Amino acid sequence: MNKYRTHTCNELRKDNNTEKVILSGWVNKKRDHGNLLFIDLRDNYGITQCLIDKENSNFKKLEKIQLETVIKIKGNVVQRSKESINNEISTGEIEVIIENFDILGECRELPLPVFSDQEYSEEIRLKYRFLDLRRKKIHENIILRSNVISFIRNEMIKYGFLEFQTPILTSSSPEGARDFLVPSRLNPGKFYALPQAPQQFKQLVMVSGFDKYFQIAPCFRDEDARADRSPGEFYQLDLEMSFVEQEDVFKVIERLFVNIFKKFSKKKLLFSKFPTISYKESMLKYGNDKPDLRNPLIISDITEIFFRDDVSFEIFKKLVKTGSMVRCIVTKDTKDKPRSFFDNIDRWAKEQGASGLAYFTLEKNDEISAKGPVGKFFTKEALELLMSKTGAKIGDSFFLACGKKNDLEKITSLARDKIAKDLELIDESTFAFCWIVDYPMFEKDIQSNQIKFSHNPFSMPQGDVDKINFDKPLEILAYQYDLVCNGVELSSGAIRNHIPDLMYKLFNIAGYSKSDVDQKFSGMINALSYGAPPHGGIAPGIDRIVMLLANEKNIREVTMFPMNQNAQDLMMNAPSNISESQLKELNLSLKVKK
RNA sequence: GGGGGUGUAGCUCAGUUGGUUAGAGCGAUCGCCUGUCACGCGAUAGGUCGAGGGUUCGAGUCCCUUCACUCCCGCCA
Repeated sequence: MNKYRTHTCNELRKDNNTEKVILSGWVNKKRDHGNLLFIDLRDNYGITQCLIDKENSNFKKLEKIQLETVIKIKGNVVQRSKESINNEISTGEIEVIIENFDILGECRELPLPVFSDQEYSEEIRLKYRFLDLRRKKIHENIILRSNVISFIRNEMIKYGFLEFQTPILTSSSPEGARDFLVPSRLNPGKFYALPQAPQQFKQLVMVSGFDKYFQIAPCFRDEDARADRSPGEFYQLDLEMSFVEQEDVFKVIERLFVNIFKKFSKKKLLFSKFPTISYKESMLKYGNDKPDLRNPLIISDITEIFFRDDVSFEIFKKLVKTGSMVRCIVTKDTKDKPRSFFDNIDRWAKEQGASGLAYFTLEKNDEISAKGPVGKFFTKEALELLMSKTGAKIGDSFFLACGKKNDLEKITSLARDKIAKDLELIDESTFAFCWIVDYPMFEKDIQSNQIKFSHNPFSMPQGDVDKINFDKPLEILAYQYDLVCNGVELSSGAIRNHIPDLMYKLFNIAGYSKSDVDQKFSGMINALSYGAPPHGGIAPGIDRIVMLLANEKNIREVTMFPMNQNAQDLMMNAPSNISESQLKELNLSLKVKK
């Protein structure tokens, strides 16, 4: 026992009746009845109702105390009468009658109320983050985050992984996102980069013979923010294993994630063995590589229908002849939906920059026909073919989009979400995990028309290494995988390429010469030529895991001290100007654009 | 770099077609109230309507410029 408290604000029960206690905490709420004053005292653990009446000489002083002042009270625990028990709080069966009190920390007038369910502007919340963090919801989110991280750490150690730290000041690498740079005082004109991920280090750890590594690793990428992407820094569970195949990594992650999500969420897991979907299949059926499998809608390619003579939908037919494709989404049993339902979706698609979504509904009077603005363009035979291709039945509706592959994927992907939302098809009480596999090693940059790595340049290409056809680089698949949950990309990983010769060949395709590779990736390429084990790994994003568990849409709700969208810390005033002497020491001069 | 949204009291917001002195709830200050748990009641203070310019007899409201925050696109191996 110390001088501040005998109990926390969430400890006292009716068994403590008549005990003398000391409590310390924040004044959460006052209810002043003039001759009787209730004070809800709050700490990290909970709330205890304290009261004082005018007979006590401290009454006047306590009556005037500001909310959020930190006080210490000395008093007696009493059991509440039956009528005055508060079932909302776990100390609700008792209250503490205050004998005397001390102010431990004064509080000025608050810029934002702490005890309130109202929402506040991000600006004020971030500036006064220490007040914001006292509020129930976000306080619990941050505690959840802490619990999730220590659970992960324990699990990983249980699975035989070793935790290591890797450097924060490292070298800039040409691939990937923009780097955060740090000037070197001892090496004038040279810069460190903050790691975008400990990618090369973790591979070096494997080459060093440590077998299984993990780290809760900070990662730094100087890219623009999104709701689910902090500017600057985020955390990954970085892990790597030697002598493994893709399936071995999956096993570790599935075990870990099933355990995490069962422990920290009441929602059901749709799969405990996560389904694997190839990149190609995912792009067709879902229009993206992070499908929300809670959504039952599937996209089908029906381009070939538009080559038939008995289909007279001329706008689409003309586009198809010039290389466009047609894809559709079928909704089950929507024949009775009002016209406005369909028109809303069509209008919405136009707002997304598409040319709209054509639609019709299958019906059958004497024979099968299509009802809707474009229904008349399809004969009975064409409709029957569509039904067999898509599994559609009488009463179902078709939404059709036509366009070039990329645009088509984009709009059908968005439409799949939009239609499912409108029809309330998504079960919010489940988590649906899946693996996306078989990523292409390379892709063509649309603007420059050059071949570049589509994912991670250190990934191992699939197939027999001797038989890889380097003349058709776009056909090379990689042992590269993403973990996806409810449409959120949680993680990327790969079996790594540990063969230097193969590395040179692949980098050559992406436009890097041997000497480029030797220079830019010197540490790693060098290490790989001194006996490197086959290895692979993955790096799930901690922030996004906690977002899913806390049911939050914004990453700042699970981040203690986040920056705003312009990468500024409004509480600490970062970034800030530095002195002339600091610049001089670093051999830097500034040319700020006006 | 581009597009959308927002900006009115310390906080959350309302403010009609452009029309007299810009409102409410919470908070603050003062007063009343002994069983509340979002306690209740009464009063008072608090405003460069984000900033600048314009149209108009008259602008919180319309137009232009600009700033801040936010969401999205680009970007994120």
